[in-house]
Amino acid sequence: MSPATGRADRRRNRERLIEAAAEVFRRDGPAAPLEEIARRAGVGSATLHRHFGSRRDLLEAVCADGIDQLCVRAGELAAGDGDAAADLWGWLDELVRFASATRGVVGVLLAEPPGPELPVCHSNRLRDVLGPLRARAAGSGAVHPEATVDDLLALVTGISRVTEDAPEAASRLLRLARAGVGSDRISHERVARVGGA
Amino acid sequence: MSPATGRADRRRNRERLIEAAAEVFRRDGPAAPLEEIARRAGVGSATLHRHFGSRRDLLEAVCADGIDQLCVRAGELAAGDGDAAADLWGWLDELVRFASATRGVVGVLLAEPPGPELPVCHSNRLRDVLGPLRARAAGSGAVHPEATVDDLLALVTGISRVTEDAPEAASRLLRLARAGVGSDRISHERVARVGGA
DNA sequence: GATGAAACGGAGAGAGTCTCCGTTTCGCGA
DNA sequence: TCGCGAAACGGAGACTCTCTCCGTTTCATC
Repeated sequence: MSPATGRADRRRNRERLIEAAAEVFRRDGPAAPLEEIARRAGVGSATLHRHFGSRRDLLEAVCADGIDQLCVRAGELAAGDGDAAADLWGWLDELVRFASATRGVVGVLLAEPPGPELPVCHSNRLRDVLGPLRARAAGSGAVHPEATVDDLLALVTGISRVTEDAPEAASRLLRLARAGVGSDRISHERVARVGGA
Repeated sequence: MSPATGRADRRRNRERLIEAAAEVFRRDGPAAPLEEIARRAGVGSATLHRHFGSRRDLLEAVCADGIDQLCVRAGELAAGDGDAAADLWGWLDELVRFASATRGVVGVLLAEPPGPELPVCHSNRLRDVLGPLRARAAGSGAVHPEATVDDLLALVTGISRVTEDAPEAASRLLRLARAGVGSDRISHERVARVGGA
């Protein structure tokens, strides 16, 4: 990451690339050709590769703002004194909707192994802010005792990946998983049927 | 699909290609180069493409045996008079373990949209055999009333995709989703911690 | 405005997918 | 067994996409 440092043309091109990438990924998904992004940004392909060493780097940059907001929100919730269960599940719902709404872009980031060479990647940041939220909710019995932070992230990741472009469906699956797919308890306030498939 | 028809050399090459593909996909994952598969099968790349029009076709062929067995098994369970809940969840566990054990090969098949041009693809076959299993289990309250067949398949697909090569972890996530990640009921017989991460 | 460093961009190498078309192999009937 | 037409094959190459090299341009500073 090199947000606001270096020469003016470098900063400008970086912004243009991220903007173009957001549009193209939104239209064609996370596997869209990088050349197309460079063209739309009005720069050469070498410049794109100089700024973003891999497709993943570019995907992370495109998602950065959304992830930042989610992390800030998690921090606020964890520091507040609201309903711990509502805080946790509300935040997970925001996360799963965000991930689903980006045509799989966030799903790619969450699903691909971060690897030791990416110490500050988004997966790890989300993992860090989710910890306190889960811990608070666990105290009030709103989380299965066996469900770790990694379990929660894995479920959210899986749900995001099968509901690309359908945030309502993602939200619904999350509520089902929360209530228990094998449960016979009808809890309509938790799992109301929604529009998406 | 063209299983046992046509000329002898065609059948032989088809078998060799599926065998080679199984090895290569297992070693390098579902994105492995197709040329490598053709080389290992001892045929030209044109022959590979003549037999399998797309990567997906080849993936489906590689998985066909496993899926066949799962479908047969589902049919037996649905026709039997065993414990409906155990039948459903045991079968889903088999499915999720199978999908996870194939280095994401089955996950790709399940996750990519089948599309109307693939009427008899594996996703649809699994969907068909899962229906009766779910219906039977629903009668005994072993399925959340709001959880449709598509919900179950979506969860299984998502779980498979985030646990490639880790069947134990996949199995564990399925049990968590079954019991309810947001549940505070400790049900160790359902969700026992297992080795995989 | 001169200068050195930083950044740029086009051309092309490399990898992979898929197709064209001349050649080989198969199966069948004589 | 042989001959023949259809079916299948395989290598060469076109096409696409990623990524790098290196000569050129732009920026910031003096």
